[in-house]
Amino acid sequence: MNKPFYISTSIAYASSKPHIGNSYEAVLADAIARYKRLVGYDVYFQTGTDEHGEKIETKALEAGLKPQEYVDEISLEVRRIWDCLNVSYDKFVRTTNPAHEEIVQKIFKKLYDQGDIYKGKYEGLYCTPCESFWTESQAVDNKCPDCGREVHKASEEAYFLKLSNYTDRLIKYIEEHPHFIEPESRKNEIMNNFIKPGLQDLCISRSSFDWGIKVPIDDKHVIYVWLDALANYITFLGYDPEKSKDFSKYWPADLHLIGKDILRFHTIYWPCILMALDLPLPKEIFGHPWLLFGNDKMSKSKGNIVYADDLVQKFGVDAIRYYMLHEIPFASDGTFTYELLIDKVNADLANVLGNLVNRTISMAHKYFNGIVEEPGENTDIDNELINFVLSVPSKIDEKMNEYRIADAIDECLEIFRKCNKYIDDTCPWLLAKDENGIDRLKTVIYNLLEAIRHASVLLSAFLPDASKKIFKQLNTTNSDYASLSNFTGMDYGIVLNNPEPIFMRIDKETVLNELHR
RNA sequence: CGCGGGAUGGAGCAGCCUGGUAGCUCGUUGGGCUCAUAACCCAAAGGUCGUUGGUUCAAAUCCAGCUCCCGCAACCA
Repeated sequence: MNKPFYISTSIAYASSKPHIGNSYEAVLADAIARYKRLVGYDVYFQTGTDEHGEKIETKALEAGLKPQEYVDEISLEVRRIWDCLNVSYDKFVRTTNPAHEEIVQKIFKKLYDQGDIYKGKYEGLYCTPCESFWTESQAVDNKCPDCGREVHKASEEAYFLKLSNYTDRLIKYIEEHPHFIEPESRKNEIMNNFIKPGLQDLCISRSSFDWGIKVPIDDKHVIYVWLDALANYITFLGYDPEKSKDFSKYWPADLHLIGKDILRFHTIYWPCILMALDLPLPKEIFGHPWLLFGNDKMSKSKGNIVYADDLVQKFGVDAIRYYMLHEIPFASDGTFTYELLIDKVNADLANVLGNLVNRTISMAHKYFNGIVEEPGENTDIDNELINFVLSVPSKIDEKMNEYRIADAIDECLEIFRKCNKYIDDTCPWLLAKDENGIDRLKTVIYNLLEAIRHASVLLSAFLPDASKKIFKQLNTTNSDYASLSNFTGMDYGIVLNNPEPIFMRIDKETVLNELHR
């Protein structure tokens, strides 16, 4: 049996169409999932939508729909966008799934019965017209941040999760597992700001709206988002507090990939819930950075929202994936601009990668009618290339184990760069003119084809479409990871398919003008 | 004195933990090549590594102060 690997994204809040930031997370997770499958793990990749809450209730009302109808639509839309980005999730979950709702209630009940949940009072600054509670820092000068009117102190009955029961264990766990929270800067933030000063109990129910899972012991309340949403990671694996704890081969998760904004919920509340359920904690929680548009955060009011499906339509799925996976720094926010996108696609994908494949296949056709010829003896310059190519998988593995995806892709691109240089060094066109050069030419072309095959196998984790196109042109199905340990993966005698551009250069001016219209 | 992160040639980043000739990609300029998608290969120009001070034989790298930018600041997905 292959080793299991469970990766999840956070579930997207189904209040509106997901913007590029949510899509970024899905693609990031997808690259990791595909890579782990490639190297032989039994991967389970879960994503989905979070479908309860007041905001959705309101939005649905505005749209003249029932909440369920509304989230059905949005969830489908999220799924459609994930699909068009080639996100290879194994399960797409929805928190309105009745089985999930039932288990969440059971979890609530269990925690209540064992004393981890208690009924208390939620106190805050209340804005009566808006029916919203605010904290003191939010309500500047005692004014509601939404409507600007006076707020007043108020309290309402609510259920609380007793975090104080688990604080010490949580601190200990984080200290003993240095990679539990990544990147490190975020870990410091969480520890210093929240955990060490002491945790306040978490309010986990609301009575001001209805669209949610009912509190099992008190139907005036619905379960507030976090217990509901976080539980998705286990409910959909078949966890049931009333049955045996050995609910799945995939738990504990290897990686929860989430946005840095919700790190707190995943590194404090979620572990506490799990400890209360007596379940093991996930191995790692990675708070990825943001994708910014230009220098601003994307927002509807600024009118600078970019949707992933539009980009895919305009530039192609792998162009977008490449940008997301390669251009965003490991631990700090990255920026998105059309100009940078076009520059990167042209420079890396069209010029370096696409053109290399194209010129190589063209030469094979021109010199050998597309037939893969058996190579002769390798010289130093060949061995240099071959040894380099053979060294790449382990380098990529190192990077991927730290989830440094951008670096891993770059290692992959380096193969194409080296090949371009190799062509210049060996000058196949000169060999072709010399009768004595034909054997040498066979070797050179073979080495290039095989190097491209290696790169394409590795690329399949990041740019699956491009990888597929390359394999089609190479006319081989030999795409196993194991085939990367030698340099004989291209069979002799097979006929290559015709060269077709994999990435066309984008005319920057034309496209930018179109966009600005 | 709330907490954390950042400031490196025109652009985007790496290097800092474990001090010792400042690196990568793009862009610019010059050259080469012609198999290829005006692409590919080579070379060059361009940096007081935010600022001030300290430690050291030696600091982008360690320490302290300052300036500017960003994120978080508690139940807000």
